[in-house]
Amino acid sequence: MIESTLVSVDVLALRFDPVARAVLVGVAPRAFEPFAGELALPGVLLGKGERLRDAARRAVTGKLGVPAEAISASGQLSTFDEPSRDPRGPTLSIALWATVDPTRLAGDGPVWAPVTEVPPLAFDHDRIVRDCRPILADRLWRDTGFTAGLLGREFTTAQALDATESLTGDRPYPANLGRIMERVPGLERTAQHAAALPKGGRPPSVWRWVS
Amino acid sequence: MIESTLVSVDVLALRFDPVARAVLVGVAPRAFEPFAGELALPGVLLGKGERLRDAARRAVTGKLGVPAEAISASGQLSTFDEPSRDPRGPTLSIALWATVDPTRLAGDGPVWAPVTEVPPLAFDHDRIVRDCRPILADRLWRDTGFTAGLLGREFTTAQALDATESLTGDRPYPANLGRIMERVPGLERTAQHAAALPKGGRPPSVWRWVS
DNA sequence: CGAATAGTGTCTTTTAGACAATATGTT
DNA sequence: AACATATTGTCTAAAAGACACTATTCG
Repeated sequence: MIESTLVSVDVLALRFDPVARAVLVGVAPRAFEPFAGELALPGVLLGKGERLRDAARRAVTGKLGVPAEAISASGQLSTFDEPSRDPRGPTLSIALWATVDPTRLAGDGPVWAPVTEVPPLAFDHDRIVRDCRPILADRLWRDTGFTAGLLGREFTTAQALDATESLTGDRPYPANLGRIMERVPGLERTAQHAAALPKGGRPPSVWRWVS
Repeated sequence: MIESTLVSVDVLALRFDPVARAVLVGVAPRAFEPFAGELALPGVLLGKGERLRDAARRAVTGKLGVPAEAISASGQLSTFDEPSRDPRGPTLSIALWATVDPTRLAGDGPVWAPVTEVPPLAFDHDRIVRDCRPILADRLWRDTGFTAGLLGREFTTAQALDATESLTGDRPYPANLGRIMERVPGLERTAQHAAALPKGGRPPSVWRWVS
């Protein structure tokens, strides 16, 4: 009988912050060795018979202190199988994304770092973030579950531009992103406008998910 | 301490057959319970510290009887985590693709079924094939490792058309596929022509990977 | 008004899609 | 010649990319 590999589920908990105008990823200092005190993605060992999304939820609530109701969606990314990625021994890491609704966050939360400038992390988590960002960029505007989870039920054109820039690395032209959004099923441009920024400027229009 | 889930690696071993003019997937009858005698994708339990590609190779050589030298490339597809997918208990299945070079096959091989009409398989393997086909279709002409592995060092326009039709479900116009292939890095159209079919017709031109 | 931000109209380029017409083999 | 297959040229439509110009709000 072959001895089985341990499986951990590591999560990119993502949240769009309208103030920072960026997509943030939740990280937390590790409580135990190895890498105690160092920042890491939230991760748990997959329990026997546990679904990946349930493990992801457990990681986000347990390791980041994010309430379960704040998790709006989740999905698979990729699997990392380098045998030396964990000094305790070979462990498979299945990476998932989870989107977090910032309006439902509790008091003391995790560290939220812009996905573009994540601090050095424990294990191979830097590599996981680096490898997964293009996958996330590809999902935006094409996977409605992910997009709606990240941006919420209502958002402005300006926020859409910021989120896209965070994930893809460059800022689309507003007219072009508008055309892309018009084609997203279930998304529609409303007649409303959001409040203008304190510095002034034309107030952005609001998009909303229907159904 | 949490009891860990077992991890199996199940492989879509793919091969392009110029005679059948289709992409074939290798399946073999199971030797043991459960589902003894029924056809299934080749799969093995992932050993501790084993890399996914190594497990995939082990599955293809061990379960399909394909020699290791015949495996030209491999890669990840997706993970299936339904707890009831294996009657023996919860098992995670990580699906990988592997391409097989038909010129290096040994004598008694597995059952090769067109990917478009796979017979009923054991476990949730029907679902794995069904869910992974669009992922494979998306990789063709965009992942050169996969494409070159599937079609070999040299192939004709007609074969390219057939392989694309097998994976995507509809046949591209030759002129349009030609333009796509012109843009694939490392692929170039040669001045050569293959032999014509017994039934006649203009002989197709040959494409080759450079470098 | 001027600075700051958002939105619109339009032009260009690229890519995808569709066919008709032509070329080159076998029987 | 009749048939079968492959290739090319070209036309159209859709998508992506890039800007200049206009609109709205705050100080």
